[in-house]
Amino acid sequence: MILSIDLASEVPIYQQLRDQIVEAIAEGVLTAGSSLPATRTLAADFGINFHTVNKAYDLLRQQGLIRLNRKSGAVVTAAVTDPMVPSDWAAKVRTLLAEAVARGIPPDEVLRTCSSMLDSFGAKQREDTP
Amino acid sequence: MILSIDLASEVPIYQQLRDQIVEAIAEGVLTAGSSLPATRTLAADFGINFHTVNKAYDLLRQQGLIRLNRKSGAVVTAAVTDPMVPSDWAAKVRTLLAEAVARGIPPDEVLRTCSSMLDSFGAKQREDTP
Amino acid sequence: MILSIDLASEVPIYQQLRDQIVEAIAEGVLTAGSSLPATRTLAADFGINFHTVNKAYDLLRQQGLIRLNRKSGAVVTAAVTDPMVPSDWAAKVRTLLAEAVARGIPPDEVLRTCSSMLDSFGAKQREDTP
Amino acid sequence: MILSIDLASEVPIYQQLRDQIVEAIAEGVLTAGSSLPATRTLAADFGINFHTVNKAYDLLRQQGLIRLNRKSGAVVTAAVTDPMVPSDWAAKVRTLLAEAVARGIPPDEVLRTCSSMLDSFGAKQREDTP
DNA sequence: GTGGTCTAGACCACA
DNA sequence: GTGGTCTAGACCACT
Repeated sequence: MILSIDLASEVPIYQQLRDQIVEAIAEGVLTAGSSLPATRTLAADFGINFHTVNKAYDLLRQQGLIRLNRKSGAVVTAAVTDPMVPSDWAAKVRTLLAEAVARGIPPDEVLRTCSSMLDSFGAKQREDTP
Repeated sequence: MILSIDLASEVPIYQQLRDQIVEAIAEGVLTAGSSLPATRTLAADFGINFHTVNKAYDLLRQQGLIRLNRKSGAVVTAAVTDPMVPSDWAAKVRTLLAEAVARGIPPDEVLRTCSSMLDSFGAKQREDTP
Repeated sequence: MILSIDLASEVPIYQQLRDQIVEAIAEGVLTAGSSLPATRTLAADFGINFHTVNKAYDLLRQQGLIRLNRKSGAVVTAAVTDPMVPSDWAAKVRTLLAEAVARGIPPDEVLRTCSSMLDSFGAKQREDTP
Repeated sequence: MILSIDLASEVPIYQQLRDQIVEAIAEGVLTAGSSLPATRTLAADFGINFHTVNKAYDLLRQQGLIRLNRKSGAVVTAAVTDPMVPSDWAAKVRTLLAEAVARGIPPDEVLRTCSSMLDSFGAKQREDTP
C-alpha cells in the first residue's frame, strides 16, 4: 500500500492518513486481516509525529474498520456484518449532494460522478485478484 | 422553509444553518430570487445571536449561492452557469463513498442511496410546481 | 456608446455604470465635450431607478471626469491638467498587484497583462479616429 | 514585518490588515512557512479586538495565502501552483487602469507606475536575501 | 497557548 | 429596516 501525505494541505495529516487507508480498504488493496504498518514505523517514514499516526489509527478503530492489539498491531477487520447506512454518514452525503445540485449541476451528472467513483474502487479490486 | 438547529450538536450552528439552506436550494424550496429571513430576524427565531446567522449567510455568499444587499437583504442567486465539479468537492465525496464501501456496504446499494437522495431533491421541486 | 449592466451581479449597479463610462472615456469612445444620456433616459433604457443613474453620474462628477449642468446635462470634461497619480488610486493598484504577486504570478506576466489592457484602450481610440 | 492601521479610515480595519499582509507576502518579507503573530497578540499590539484580526486572517485563508492551525497558528502557504489570472482580478485592474487613462494620464506613464510598483516588491525580496 | 465558536450590544451606511 | 463593522468577554478543542 502506498500512502502520500501533503504537509502543506488544509486538511489535517491524521485525516489524510485515515482517508487514504479507508480508500485502500474500499479498493481491496487492504483486505480483512491485513496488517497496517506500526505507528512508529509509519511516522518515521513520513517524518511526522508518532501521535499523529496514532490519532488516524484511533479514528479507524472507532469506526470499526481496524482492530488495535498491543501484540499484533493494527489489523483490518472483516467487513461489518450490519451493512446499514449510518445516519450521520447519510447526512454528510446528503449535504454534499445538495451542494452540487444547488450549484446547478444536473442530478444525473452528480450521480454519474458517484457511479464512476464507486466503479474505480471495484476496478482496483479486480486488478488485485485476477 | 423550515429550518431546525441542534444547539447541543458538535457541528457549529452556522454550519447547520448553511447546510440546511443549501438543501433548501437544492430541493427548490428556495429558488433564484427568493429572499432569506433577515439575519436578526432568523437569529431571534432560533434564540441565537445574529452574528452566528451572519456567518452562515457569509459562507453562502462566498460560495455564490446567495447575494447580500443592504437594501434587499439576502437573496438566492441564479444557479451558476459553470456546472463544473470542483476538485475538492469530488475528493470529499470520494472519501465518503470509500467509507461506505469499506464498511462492507455493496457499491450498488451506496449508489442507490445517492440516487434516492438526488431524487428526493427533485421530488420536492415537483411538489412546489405541480 | 453601448453600456451593459448585470442586475444579478455582486457589484452595485451604479458602480457598473460608473466603471463602464470610465472605460468608455479611457477608450476615447467618449471624448471631452461628449454628452452622456439624460439620467432619466438611461434609467428607462435599463429599467432601473433614476437615482441609481444619478449616483453613478455623481461619482464621475466628484472625480472630475464629467460636469453636470441643469441645462446641458452631463458632459465629459477635458482631461485633467494635473496628471498626477492620486495616492489612493496608487494604493489600490499596489494592493491589487501585490495580490497577484503573492499568489505566485510572475511580476513580468502581471505587467504584461496591464500592458495589454492599456493597449486595448489605445486600440479603441485609433479605431474611432482613423 | 511592520504593519500600520488607520482607525479613522473608511476602509475596514480587517481589510487594511489583509492588504498589508498581502503586500508583505508579495515583497517577500513574509515567505512560505513564515508565522504571523497570534490573533490576540496582534490585536493587543494595535489596541483592537481580536475578532477583527481574526476576520483579516480568515480572508487570507479563504484566498489560500495562509493556513490556520490551532497548534501552529497562522502560517504563510507556498505560492499557489496555478498562476492563472482570476477574471474578477483582471476586471478590477482594468477598471483602475481605465480610471487613470480617463484622467488624462498617458498610458505609458501608468504602465511605468505599475512597473515600478512591481519592481519595489522584487527590491524588498532582494534586500531580504542578499 | 493557539485558533474556533458563540453571545451581547453598540454604531454606521445605505436607501 | 437592512447588512457591515467593531468591541468585550466567555468557553471550548487541541497540543
